[in-house]
Amino acid sequence: MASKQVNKADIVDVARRAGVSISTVSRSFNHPNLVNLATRKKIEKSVKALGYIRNRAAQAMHGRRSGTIGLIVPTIDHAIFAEVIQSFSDAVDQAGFTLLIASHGFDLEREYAVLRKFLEHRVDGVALIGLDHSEPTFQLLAQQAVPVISIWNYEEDSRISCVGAANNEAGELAARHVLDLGHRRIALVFPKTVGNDRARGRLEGALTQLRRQQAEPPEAWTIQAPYNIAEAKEACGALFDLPERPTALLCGNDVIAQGAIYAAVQRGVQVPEDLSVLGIGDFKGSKEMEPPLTTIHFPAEEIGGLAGREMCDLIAQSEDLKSTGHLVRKKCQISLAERATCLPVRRLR
Amino acid sequence: MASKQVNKADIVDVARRAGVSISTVSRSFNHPNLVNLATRKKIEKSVKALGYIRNRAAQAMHGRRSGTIGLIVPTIDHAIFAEVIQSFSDAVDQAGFTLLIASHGFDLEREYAVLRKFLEHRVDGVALIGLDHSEPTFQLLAQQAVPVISIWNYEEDSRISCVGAANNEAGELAARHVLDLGHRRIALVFPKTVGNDRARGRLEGALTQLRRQQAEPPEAWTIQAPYNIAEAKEACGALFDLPERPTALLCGNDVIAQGAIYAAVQRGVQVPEDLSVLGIGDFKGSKEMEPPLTTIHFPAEEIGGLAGREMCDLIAQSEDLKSTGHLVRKKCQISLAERATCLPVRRLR
DNA sequence: AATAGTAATGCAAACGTTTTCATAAAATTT
DNA sequence: AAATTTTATGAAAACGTTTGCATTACTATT
Repeated sequence: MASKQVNKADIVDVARRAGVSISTVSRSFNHPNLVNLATRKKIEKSVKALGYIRNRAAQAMHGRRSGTIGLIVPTIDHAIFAEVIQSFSDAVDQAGFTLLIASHGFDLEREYAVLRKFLEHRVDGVALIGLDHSEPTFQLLAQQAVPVISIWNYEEDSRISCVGAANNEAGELAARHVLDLGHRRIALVFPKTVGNDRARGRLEGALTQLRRQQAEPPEAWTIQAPYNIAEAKEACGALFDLPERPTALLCGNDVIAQGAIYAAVQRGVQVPEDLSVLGIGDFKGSKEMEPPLTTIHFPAEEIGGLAGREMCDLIAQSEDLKSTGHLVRKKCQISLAERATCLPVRRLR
Repeated sequence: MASKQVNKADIVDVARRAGVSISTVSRSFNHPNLVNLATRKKIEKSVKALGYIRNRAAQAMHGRRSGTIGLIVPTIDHAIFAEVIQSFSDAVDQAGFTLLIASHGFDLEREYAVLRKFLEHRVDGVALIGLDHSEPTFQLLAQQAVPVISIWNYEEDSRISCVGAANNEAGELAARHVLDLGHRRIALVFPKTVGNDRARGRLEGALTQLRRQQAEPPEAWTIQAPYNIAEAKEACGALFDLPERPTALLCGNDVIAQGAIYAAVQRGVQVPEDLSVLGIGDFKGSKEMEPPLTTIHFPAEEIGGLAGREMCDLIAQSEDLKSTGHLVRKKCQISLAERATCLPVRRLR
């Protein structure tokens, strides 16, 4: 097979083959109504024959949009981000955008580097997770005046537009629930909070609520667990091996809760009879766990979708008028998903 | 704040401010050794002052690489793909590439559309999941002569380069294991196989092995479950409610296995005492389940990383010489991860 | 001191489009 | 039938880079 015919098809080639000028070809793509139907057909035929594929890079050079949106996440490989990425992706896809994705592994300097890289590619907009970012990141964003949106967190005084939920409310809601069930001996298992405003907000919300009702846990009952089942299981195991056991466990997210439950099962601690466990996040699968996990529901899909659409709007605006650049903020509602891992304290064995 | 100074910084601006020609500026980026250190410093200063960011779109127009790689997956939001995406992303990031991601929701026509879109963006390479693709997809790939790699599956006669494991071997291995344990009454729960060569390979492998040892399951024991815990749980529940129960359950992947176990727990069926359950995939968390899931380990991270590096190599090659376009195939080893959900049949209650 | 070589820089063409402006042809109005 | 408007097309400039070639200014060699 002498397929030495490299893919050279050019708008010029298309034009030549169709016997028209390149202007006409270009127009027939971008403003079809301005070109005669017959001509359009000829061009189309030529395109097909040559296997021509338009070059967005060349288009982008005309101040036209690149048609890309950059999404920067801490990591792709977590249930919760995966869900939000998926719905964000679907939303921007629908509007014809192509998604650039990169992860920074919870390292805000890498986040900055990725942002720069995206800017080199002239993304039309940038989406970030959370509201914790480095100062250079904020400055670069402002200086380049690129439409930007933060996903997942809501804060009324955020520096950039945001679509998400209020994590402190989630923490509060969680604490309130176990308190309402009569628990007083409550332990907290949360991820590291540095550079992670999601975790921080939740933890602060929970502590605030607990203090308010004089149920602040002792030092030994406030532990830190990484964001993966294995280590969470281990960390919680250590907690259970302490001489005194709490009656309720507030977990920073559902994977920690999952780990906690496994650790409990392993030690013959019955959930919820011996111990109430409450997660935050309502990850895919939490509902199907056995027993189904009581948790704070975060509408991940809704947030991702909303953010995606909002991102597209922002881009459209920024193009129309050099808009005043006001921020948009959307708060998504969280809610308690009562399932089977929490019990009122008086019904404990 | 009269920040009306839009980001206009251009290579021309940089050059002017540094008092050199644009050629020199360009060279100082691309071939630093060709320009005087002092000049380079001046340029650097000018770049900083102006907040200049290079325009890859313009670069890409010179036949230079766009610096992007397109990854097309069925869905982002699945444990297994998320893991492979993450490691692939890390690998290509490291080589300086930017990743374009899109999902097609298991629809091969959308896959084709996404591929076209990526090609418009002049990606330097394309990665796909699996080896099942539409004919137009294969043709477009060939015609455009774009470096391409398939992730996840290995087949010795694949049409395109591939890095992955042999799914039929996984199915065989799984079947062999339960047979070795003495089981004969074996049920199969697999995802739909159309357009999903992963599932198909596994199922075929398992069936082949079962037939070989005269243990082919009856019709009623070969059921189909979607790729999510909730529905898998339901599907397996139905299976357990049949008058006769198998002694072992071969699941097409770990989430189905998870669902199966939940369904069992729900019905008081003990795993592994009453029923052995075997997964395929070894997803994150499978090891930490309670009881830990016996499964066939797929080295997702290794596959993703290897594929990423291979993709970069392929791109480098395609640039050097108009290489003969021979395919590369890498087979990653799968293995049995014996944990706690399978028991020899004679030790059943 | 003349020559050859090397290092540093600039000029201008090229990359593949879009778009403004100009023009020709056709359709409509008078 | 002339004047006007509309429709369809093309020529050429522009977008922001890279790079081959040409030029100049040094440095080393004879």
